[in-house]
Amino acid sequence: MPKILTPDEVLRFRDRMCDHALATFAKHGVEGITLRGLAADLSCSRTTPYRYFKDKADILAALRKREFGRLADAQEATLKQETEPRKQLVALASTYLQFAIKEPDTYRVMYQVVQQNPSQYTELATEILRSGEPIRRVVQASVSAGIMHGDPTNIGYMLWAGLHGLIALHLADLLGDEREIEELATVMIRSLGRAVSTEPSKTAAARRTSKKL
Amino acid sequence: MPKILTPDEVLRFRDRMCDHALATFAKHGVEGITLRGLAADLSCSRTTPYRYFKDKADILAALRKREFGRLADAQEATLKQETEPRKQLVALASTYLQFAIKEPDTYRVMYQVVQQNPSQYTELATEILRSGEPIRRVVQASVSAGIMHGDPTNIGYMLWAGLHGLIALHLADLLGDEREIEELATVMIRSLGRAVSTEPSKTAAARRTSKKL
DNA sequence: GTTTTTTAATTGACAATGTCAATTAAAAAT
DNA sequence: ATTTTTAATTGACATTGTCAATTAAAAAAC
Repeated sequence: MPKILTPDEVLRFRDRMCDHALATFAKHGVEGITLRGLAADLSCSRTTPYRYFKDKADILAALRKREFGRLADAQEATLKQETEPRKQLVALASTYLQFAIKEPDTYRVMYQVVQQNPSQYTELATEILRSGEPIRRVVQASVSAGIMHGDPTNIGYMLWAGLHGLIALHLADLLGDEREIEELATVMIRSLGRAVSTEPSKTAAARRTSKKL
Repeated sequence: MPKILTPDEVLRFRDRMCDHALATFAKHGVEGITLRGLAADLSCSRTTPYRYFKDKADILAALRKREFGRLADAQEATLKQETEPRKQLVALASTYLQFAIKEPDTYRVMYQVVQQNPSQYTELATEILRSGEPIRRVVQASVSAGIMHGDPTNIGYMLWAGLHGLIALHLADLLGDEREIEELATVMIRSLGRAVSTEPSKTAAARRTSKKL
């Protein structure tokens, strides 16, 4: 029953597709995601998706873009709820961690499916960047305020890497239950924050002791 | 030209298969790996691999097992070259990082292809565990010697997570060149090591200040 | 209101893939 | 020399991603 497609209908179709793609991924992994299966879920023909997506990879990219966008929204909202840089950082780390813990399959699909994405999917790249912006911004503010010292970008990466690494181990079932990863994250973020913070001042002295890694 | 297969010939076939699987992965990603293509690389029929592997996933598992084994060997060798716990930890972190930097595709195939069941491939699971053992052991020794305090397993996980997280960002082209990641790793490991070390002693006091993450 | 045009959706077709059953052929055992 | 074991190949089939051709329905033109 063809008629002209409103932009809203296109978005709704793409959104439903992402829903089913994520559900299938959660149940059967990335191998279980099949174009024809998704089409069946939407009760349309096998090639109808081609009117809404370039190809199969484009569906995965759209899904990942959407979820990175949700994470970015959550981080931006968290950032606004606090004003003090230290509390902001703690809150951002907590939000990031909770996102991954509560929606493990979502986090998995966001990162695990990093098969061949260079910068071809520009919208996805934008959302990824946006999801990391809040942490980068609070670090930048901390550096400007003299609370931290060093390259804000690098410090942001270190914090991000710490969180992502912990989550990766957790999702690989190499860690314990929720409380354990939260505890680990607490220690880790606190430690990394202290490492680049100018406050304790003991840090700089300790750094000079061991020169090479 | 069938004859009886010696265990050595079986191993050689499996090894060649892993070689080509890794090379293909490096060139065309995990999607580019095809049973028939690998068979063609080995100049054998399409179904010959089934005599040496259970199925396609089994080939990937064998490859990952082999590479985790190589990493484990490197870590064990590194551990033996030092005696002082601090130097051991630094050396282990460096070896781990260099492995990932020098063979990015190898590291990718080891972790990115985590679609498989954890406990289904017992040999792979064993090698993964073994690759983490040296760090765990040196942390354990440090705790026993009073240099560090806390749960050795958790501390080991934290260090592992930090390294893995940084490498993940690096492999996703979200970091700069080699020198940059090494610098980041230096700061990170040093910081995490200090966090759990009893030496500065200032740490315990600072920990008590902020209770919740 | 009828015809034409545009556009959404379906069907048909094809090559590529993973895997199994049946078959061939070569070495080992008898 | 014959039988048995075992390695390797071929044939076959269902699934998959994707494109070309086709159908059908809504919008536009007349």
